[in-house]
Amino acid sequence: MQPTNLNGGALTPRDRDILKDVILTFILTAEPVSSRSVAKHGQLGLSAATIRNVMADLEDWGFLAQPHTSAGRVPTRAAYHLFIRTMMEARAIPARERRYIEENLTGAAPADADQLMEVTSHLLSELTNQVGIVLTPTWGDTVIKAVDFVPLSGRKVLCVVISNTGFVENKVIETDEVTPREELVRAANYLTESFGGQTLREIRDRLLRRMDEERAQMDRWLSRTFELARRGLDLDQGPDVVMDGTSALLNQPELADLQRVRRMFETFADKARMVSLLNQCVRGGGVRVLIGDDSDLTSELDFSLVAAPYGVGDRTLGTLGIFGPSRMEYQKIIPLVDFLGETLSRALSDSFSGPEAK
Amino acid sequence: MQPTNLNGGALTPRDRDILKDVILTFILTAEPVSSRSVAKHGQLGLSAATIRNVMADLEDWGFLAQPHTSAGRVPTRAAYHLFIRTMMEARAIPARERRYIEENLTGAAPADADQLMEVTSHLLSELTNQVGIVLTPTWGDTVIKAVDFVPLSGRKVLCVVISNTGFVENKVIETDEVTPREELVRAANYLTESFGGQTLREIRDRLLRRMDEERAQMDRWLSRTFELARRGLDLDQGPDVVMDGTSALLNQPELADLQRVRRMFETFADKARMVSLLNQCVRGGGVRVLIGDDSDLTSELDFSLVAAPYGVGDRTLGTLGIFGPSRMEYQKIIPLVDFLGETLSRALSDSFSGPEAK
DNA sequence: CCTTAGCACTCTCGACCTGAGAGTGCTAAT
DNA sequence: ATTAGCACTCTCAGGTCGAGAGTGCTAAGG
Repeated sequence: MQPTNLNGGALTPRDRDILKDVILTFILTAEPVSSRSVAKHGQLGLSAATIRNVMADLEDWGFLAQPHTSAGRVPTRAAYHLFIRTMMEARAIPARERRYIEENLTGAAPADADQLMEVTSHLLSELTNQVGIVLTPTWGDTVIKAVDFVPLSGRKVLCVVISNTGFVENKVIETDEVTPREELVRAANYLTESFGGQTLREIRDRLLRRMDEERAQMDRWLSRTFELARRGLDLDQGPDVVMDGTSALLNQPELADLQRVRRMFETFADKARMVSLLNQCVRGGGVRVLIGDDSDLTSELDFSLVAAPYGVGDRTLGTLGIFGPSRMEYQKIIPLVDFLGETLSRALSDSFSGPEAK
Repeated sequence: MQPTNLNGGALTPRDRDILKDVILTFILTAEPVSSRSVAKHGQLGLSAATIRNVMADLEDWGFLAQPHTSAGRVPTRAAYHLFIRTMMEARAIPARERRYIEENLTGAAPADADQLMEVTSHLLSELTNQVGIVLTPTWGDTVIKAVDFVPLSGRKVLCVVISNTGFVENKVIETDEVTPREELVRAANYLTESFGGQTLREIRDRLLRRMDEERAQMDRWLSRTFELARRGLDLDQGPDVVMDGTSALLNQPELADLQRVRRMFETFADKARMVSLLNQCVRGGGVRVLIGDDSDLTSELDFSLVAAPYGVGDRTLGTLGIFGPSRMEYQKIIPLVDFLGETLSRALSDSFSGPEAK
């Protein structure tokens, strides 16, 4: 009667059938599942009483739980894990949705990379009815395509950095002395030509090394250029979090409680936490689903996270995923998040970087 | 007994004192105000019964309302209007808050204009406990500082536009033929030098006119440059809406009802509506407060909007404001929104555009 | 004529109770 | 091993009740 094997190895096929039925029903109805409903609805011709016995066992083993004595039963996190790992058949994405996604991501639509991020998070939330999240690429690992400097007032200079995937970041820096426009243009051209195609981190390292080694024999112009680069390319803020569909979640029955709504929004407001959560989720390549108390964050809300990486070639750039109550249609959502990760990767490769990149 | 004058002209000084006391108390406590509490708390030595009579009059005149027969009374929108227009003394902003705002906006902090918008909306929400909103400038009226073109893959070109206030917008366009980097750089330089300092709208008009007039004698290079400009400078999407503090509102007692929370978030999700609302609010220069059913949007929620324009010189660039339950500390919030509008304007003028702009 | 004390009236809110319904656990029979 | 039957438990919606708060009205007093 103890959980001999959390893999569910000790479960008989019948146990598994019943557990699966309970999970599927609960995902659909959001209400505790009774033995009677399993008996009626299920294919195996068993009576409610028998199923009751099995369900009591499943509860002992930690796969089911009762909200109170005389309610039906509800799947635990362990049950969801087991379900996803061994019982779920991924549901194919309908052709309509495939087309819809591709039209929106690789079609003519998005005017720039930031907009692409927004469209993606919107698609995620629209197609899953959960909160869609996209983390923009971290700048450290980004390959730079071009640099530009624009003089603002006084000694202020606007520094614009463009990645090979079409992302643009900008930053105002203050130089020691007023720099004429011509010199800024020249500096930008020089930097673009000598450092284009390298990672921001690489550039920074190389820059510092050269500034160290050649300090003596560098001419005034070059050292000023390098100084501009050192200051302007110092983009190490974390990735942006693009979210969509938070209000859609309010219709889920699990958020009928105001207390939880409040906690949820506090969670969403803490971007740093969301970032670390998403990253934790895709780290290791394999893990892609975070359920309930796998982490402090999701446990108090009883939320799950399904995430996938996206990138260009075999380089991971960022992460996307959805976030919502643990009771969700994993069969549909997991393939969908996967597909969106792939499609976004394709969109970034296809339409932004390309053959003529060095 | 009829509302002789909605200006409150028919109100005796005593009526006004009582109304003001009710409003102030209600703003503080969020609970219907009883005649007794006014009698106790107010300075005028009147009994509850007398005050009851006055309050009944005020109700007839449309300044107070009762949730139910035996509850205290609550100010109506008309009352708030009257209060703001004729009874409220604006509370000075504490020196601490002034300093805090200035440090955050004009200090070293914000690295670029977009970040400035975010910091501003955060300040708005933090200091008022309402939702802070900032509309970014519309591009049509924006003075352009520089243009840049960066080749992406194939025939795709990333077009970067920089305003004289430090805003950066970018857009991917597809050219008819592959354009070498050198030509793009030359085109960008030419455009920056001949059109810098002009409004995007002006540039577009002039461009079209010249393309029309001189089509014949333009050389191939110039016409290609103009075509790039025509396509790349076509930024007429509306302003962005930057919001902060939505979750803080959940602690307000008026949002104890889930139904309203849902409606509120639906409202927030509709950016177009927020834009038109904000703009409607500051249009005409004078009006800056929108209460309750002054508009369809605020009425169903019983929310108010306090907004102010910001800009450089005498040119209005955008709008900022706060949004929250009609019961809010107008005495504090109105000056604060005003001050933030001025400070943001100053920040934009000081640190971005400047003397050396043409 | 304005003000005020007094009182009956109304309405909300929380506590408590109750019965119906749903679901379980156990036992005994198949 | 399975199942029918039954007692038991728990929730939930509805109803009742009393306390409390606040009002409107009336009649007395300045």
